[in-house]
Amino acid sequence: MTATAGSDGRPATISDVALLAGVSVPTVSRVLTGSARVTPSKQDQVERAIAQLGFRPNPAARQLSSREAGAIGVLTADTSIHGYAETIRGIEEEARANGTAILITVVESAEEERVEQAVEAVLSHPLDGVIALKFDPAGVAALRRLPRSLPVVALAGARDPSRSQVLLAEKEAGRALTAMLLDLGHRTVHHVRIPSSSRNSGRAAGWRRALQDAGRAVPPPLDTGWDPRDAVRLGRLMALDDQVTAVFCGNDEIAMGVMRGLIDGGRGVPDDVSVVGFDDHPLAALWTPALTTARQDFAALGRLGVRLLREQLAGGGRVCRSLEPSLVLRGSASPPRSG
Amino acid sequence: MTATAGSDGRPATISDVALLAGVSVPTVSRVLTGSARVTPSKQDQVERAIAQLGFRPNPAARQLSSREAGAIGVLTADTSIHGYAETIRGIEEEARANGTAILITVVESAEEERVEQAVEAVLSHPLDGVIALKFDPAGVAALRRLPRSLPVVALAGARDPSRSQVLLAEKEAGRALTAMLLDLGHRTVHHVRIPSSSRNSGRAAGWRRALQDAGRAVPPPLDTGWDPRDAVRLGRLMALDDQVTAVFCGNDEIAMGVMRGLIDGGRGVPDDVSVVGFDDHPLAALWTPALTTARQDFAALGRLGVRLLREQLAGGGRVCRSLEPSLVLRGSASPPRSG
DNA sequence: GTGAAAGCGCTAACAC
DNA sequence: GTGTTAGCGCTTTCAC
Repeated sequence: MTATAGSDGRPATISDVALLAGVSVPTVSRVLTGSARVTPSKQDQVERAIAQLGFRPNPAARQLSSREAGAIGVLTADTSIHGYAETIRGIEEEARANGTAILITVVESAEEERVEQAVEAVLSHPLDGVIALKFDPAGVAALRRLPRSLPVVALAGARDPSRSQVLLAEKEAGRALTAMLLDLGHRTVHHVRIPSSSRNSGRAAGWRRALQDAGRAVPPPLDTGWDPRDAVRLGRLMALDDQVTAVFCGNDEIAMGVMRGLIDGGRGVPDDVSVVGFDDHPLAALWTPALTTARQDFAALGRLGVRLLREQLAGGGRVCRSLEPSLVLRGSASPPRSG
Repeated sequence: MTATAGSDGRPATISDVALLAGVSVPTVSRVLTGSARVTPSKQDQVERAIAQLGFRPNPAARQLSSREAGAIGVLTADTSIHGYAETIRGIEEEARANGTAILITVVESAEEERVEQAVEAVLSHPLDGVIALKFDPAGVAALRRLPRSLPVVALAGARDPSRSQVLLAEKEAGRALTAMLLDLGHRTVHHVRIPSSSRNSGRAAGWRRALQDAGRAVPPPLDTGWDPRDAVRLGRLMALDDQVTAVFCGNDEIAMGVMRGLIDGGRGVPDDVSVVGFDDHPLAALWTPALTTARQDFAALGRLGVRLLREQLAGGGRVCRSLEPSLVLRGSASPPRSG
């Protein structure tokens, strides 16, 4: 069971196998790919030779002649955020089930240079297609730079009819969450906004809509990045303002930060202030109080994205699908202290 | 600015560029790789032709002749667990800074078939080397299957002198955390054990050691998977046993689940039971009560892993480095209710 | 500096 | 079924 061919340390090639098995190179290729029938006895000889030499086909050579990479690229922002991480998990899972590998490249920001670098990195590898997470401006910018000739599917973000895409129907869930808070008796609902693909889409748009529908003033949203610690600061600030009785946060991690800040600032949740999040983070149910939120199935988003890409690769056209979040009512929202 | 060569939709090749620029193919290659000087005027013509044709070198062809993939494989268990996710973030960051892409494959379990499938997936792509996360049995099994000829670095887990590796010095931190609880006055400390690379290493070993050093009985550890919801069940169970006054959990997410279960079961944290975690999850500081834990710099682990792999690729030998966790004392641990 | 020639290790096309 | 002949699109000699 040598792992090398002959005396040198050079990895065995298909012709080493052919030589040892006493067949031609294409015959070896045939047993490798199963592209054509081979006499059982030769098949056996070849398999034996492969095992004996510890032969593995050279992936680059394979790709060069077959023109299939067996890999897809993934463009994403920071992978440590729950929604991104879960989406990638879904992509990987579905891709792997399909024998496809995923090549991940992070787009650090929407800055020209960063975007260019990330796209360049992706394109400099053999890929069958690309999935881009369009949750935020970085994703949008990256998508724009991708050549039209490359099969691409966009995940989430605003609708772009020029590409296959899986949409997250966040607006309605954002509206419902806000309306629920209003129904509970809150005069208005404040919003802590996370970076998103467009200023006025998705969850934030739903929030605005609910307030408008109810004829309430729309307080200016508070912007935050992804770090929950920033949200703690925002929470402390909001604790100072007793007009704030209900807060709709861009995601659960931010909601947890806001709750921490509110409590640090001396306000009870949900007694003084109701807080709701978005996404249903795995820890949201364990939080004290348990977080009311809208569950998003990010893994399904990722899986579906891979399927759409596969369809596109198989010659299908651009498709658009949509995923609905579902409301999860827990303990962090309640009626305001006094009417 | 056409993106294709000639009338057909076929992507432009290096010879299209050579033709248009009026130079030979190798000359184009020279300006592409910078491997040799080219007369400024020709350089210019070539660059113009490249732009005009929207030419991009074919990655597979490039790899086949240059024998460099510009990519590294990453073998990991479930990517949604904090430690794994952060490590991968570090790997990606360092790799990208280096112009290297990462190809991620998840090893679902230590089952023969799953491991084989994951390793196969990695090896069927052009890669310069592999980084394997050896936090758990799946990682260990995958590592064992990787051919000796491939440059590999192992991250965390038990020391394996046959490969480059970055160690996490968890034992001492586990010991210190447990000893701290004992010093607070607890008779013993219970342990909720997460899947790990070996039954008796790292954090769990430190816990055992601290108890032994103090001459205390070592209660049987409670085993759990990665899902915090399982930990909630364990917490409820422990709430029934008033011998349990201090719990050292395998990681922070598990600690949060255990706390939830304890509280659900009517016990206060830390008043009735002290709980400590491990890793310093970003939400650990925001939890109520804030979680005492040991901070691990997983991103640094990942970055260092890439550096070791790079050294190995450059002809260096096997290296072993080590990273020390640091204790983070917060509010979830306190003296037991009564002496 | 530059071009011609020769691979890299495979798969595809085409006879037989 | 199987071997022979051609590429895939680059990089790398090696003369000039």
